[in-house]
Amino acid sequence: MVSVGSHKPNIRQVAVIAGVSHMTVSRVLNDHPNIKPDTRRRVLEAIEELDYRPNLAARALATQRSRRIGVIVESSGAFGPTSILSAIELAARGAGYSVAQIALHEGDGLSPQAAVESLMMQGIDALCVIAPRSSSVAALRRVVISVPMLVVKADADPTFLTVSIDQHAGAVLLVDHLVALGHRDILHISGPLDWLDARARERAFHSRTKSLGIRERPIVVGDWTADFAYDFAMGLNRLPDYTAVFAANDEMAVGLIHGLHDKGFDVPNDLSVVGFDDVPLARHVLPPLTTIRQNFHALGVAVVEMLRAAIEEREIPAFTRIPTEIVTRASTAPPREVR
Amino acid sequence: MVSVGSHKPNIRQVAVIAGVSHMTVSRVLNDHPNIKPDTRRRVLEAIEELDYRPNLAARALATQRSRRIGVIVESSGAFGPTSILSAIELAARGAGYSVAQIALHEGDGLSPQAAVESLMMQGIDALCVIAPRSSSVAALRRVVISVPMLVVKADADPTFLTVSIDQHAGAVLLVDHLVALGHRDILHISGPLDWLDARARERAFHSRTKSLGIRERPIVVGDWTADFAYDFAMGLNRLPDYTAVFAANDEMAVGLIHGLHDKGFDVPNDLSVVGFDDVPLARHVLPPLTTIRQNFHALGVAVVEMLRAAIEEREIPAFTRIPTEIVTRASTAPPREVR
DNA sequence: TGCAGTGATGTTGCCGAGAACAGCTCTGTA
DNA sequence: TACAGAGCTGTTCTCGGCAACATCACTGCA
Repeated sequence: MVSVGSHKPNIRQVAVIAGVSHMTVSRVLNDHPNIKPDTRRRVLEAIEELDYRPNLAARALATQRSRRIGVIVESSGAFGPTSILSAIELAARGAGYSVAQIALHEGDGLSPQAAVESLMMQGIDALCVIAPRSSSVAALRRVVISVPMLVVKADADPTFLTVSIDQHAGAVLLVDHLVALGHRDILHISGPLDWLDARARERAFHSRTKSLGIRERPIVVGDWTADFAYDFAMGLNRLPDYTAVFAANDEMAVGLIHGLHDKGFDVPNDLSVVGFDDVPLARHVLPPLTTIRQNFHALGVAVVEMLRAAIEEREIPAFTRIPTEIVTRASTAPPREVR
Repeated sequence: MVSVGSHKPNIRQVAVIAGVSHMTVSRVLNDHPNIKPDTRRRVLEAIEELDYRPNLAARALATQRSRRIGVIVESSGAFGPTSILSAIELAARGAGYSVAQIALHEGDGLSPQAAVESLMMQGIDALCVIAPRSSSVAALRRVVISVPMLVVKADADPTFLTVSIDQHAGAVLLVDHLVALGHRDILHISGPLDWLDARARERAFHSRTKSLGIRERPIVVGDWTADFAYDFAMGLNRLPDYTAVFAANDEMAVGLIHGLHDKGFDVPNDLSVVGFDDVPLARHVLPPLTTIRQNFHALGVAVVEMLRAAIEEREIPAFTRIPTEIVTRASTAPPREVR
């Protein structure tokens, strides 16, 4: 029997090699002051020699802190939530936290509450929910948990810490862009209205068009998918009265352009189209899409910063708004009558 | 002082309420046999009453099992890796496992080894690496860990458990489709050749065109981005000799179509184009893209099934191949001379 | 009647860390 | 010379579970 234990070394074995108590090793690991440099060196050498790594489960048990953040993300297939999740993970790692993630897929029967519970059992220090739907926000409101909770959603909320991408400003940028080109009659194809982002974009569209004195026209309620917008376009039998379409996301914008094309209409000459998201392909579809770019990186940083502050019980504002910018491309042009 | 402890109940408090020892509670929690139905009921009632949830960190410490799978994913922005990760997470949850994820972003200085170590410290039962590059696979070969390790990559590998999407079959389907349409001169725009998927698709392209007796033509090595393919197309000053292009992913296919369009060439009338991935927008870009659909769901299930078997030390094949299918759309048509 | 077998439950100790407190060794000062 | 206080390190206990073994009450059978 070879004496080099094949199993993972623990803090006491390190202590034996270094000729100190395990608490001294623990102090070195946690950067406590008042450790003699020579002792520290011996401990570090022993750690090196054994290739020791602390057991985080044991540490979590002892400290009641896991340095782990739970993230719940809905419709993880979509571009927005995925990008947000990835940005949070990166920012969390930068702050020394890891991420435990649960994706709520449609119809897999996992309720937001169950997801919260499952994460809490894993011992998270804080919870972040990427909650695009009002129904899930309502469900969250009833959840009581013992760690800080932050929600990424379209608007501020007194119940939670909140980080929002500025949907309103983005929608206003798009409307202003179209109006500047000369459009006076714009159709809005929204996302499903129980999605907060859809609702925010729709409200911003209404209030901006109204304040600019533009014709009030009923919106079309879509479902975010390109298929929906394609089918809608295929239902048009002649060029409509409106001269521009504001689709609530890029996917619908692309589907719409596809359908218009199949119906023999040209974008942007017959109709201008804008989207929202700036998905990677938005720049290269035909015609390239005017859209809104969201700063996911800034969002991830803000989420982690706010959660850290909450964990450490520092005072911070409970709300952060992330700016957006418009990206102007060939899918928008002045309407015919102006040219 | 109210006696209802504001802090989380533990197994001993449950035991007191139920009037049993804490081990009986543990047995109920873990579905041991030989518990009297009446006792079980009392324990469950006490759990309910206290709203007790087991502490998974403590359980992991005691059992040396975390029911957590580590996943390392490279270039998490890309469609493929993201879809794979999401599929694995879903399948893992179905099997009662959670997922600890680390994304390797380009240039964030985290090596695959460091990622492995970081996950091991978190106490994972098994490791899955979504490793698209040969360099990372080479790095992994030198990693020694004490848990089962599975790599999702383009081909089988004696070193690891492996799950592969059948890149070869997919590429063959595309070549055969083009040849069936009458194309005899096809350009391949590959991904970066240190990516295993790119390499596999390129090799399949070569071997299939060769065995069909089609003109050998040097490939163009791309970088997966639509921008690259766009620029490539913009460099064409006249219609090339080849009549079809096999782009190694959808993004490059779309960028290429964009560039060809800007140069005044028409797809598919001047040139047929195929991609690989079937991204959500592939169906709605103009023209809709002929491409390869990969079964990510099946992949996720296979990954989790193989890892479970390895964790439980059951015998299983060390390699699973996931099939692909071709989706034929309007970006491909017979070449001019055939019509 | 005695006893082995088994079903149901309890007792003790350990997993690998950190907290709290105790204790030792200096140093400087009265 | 005594002693306070700071710096450094050790001892013991705890976190919340589970494994291993111990115990006890039945049951069935020789």
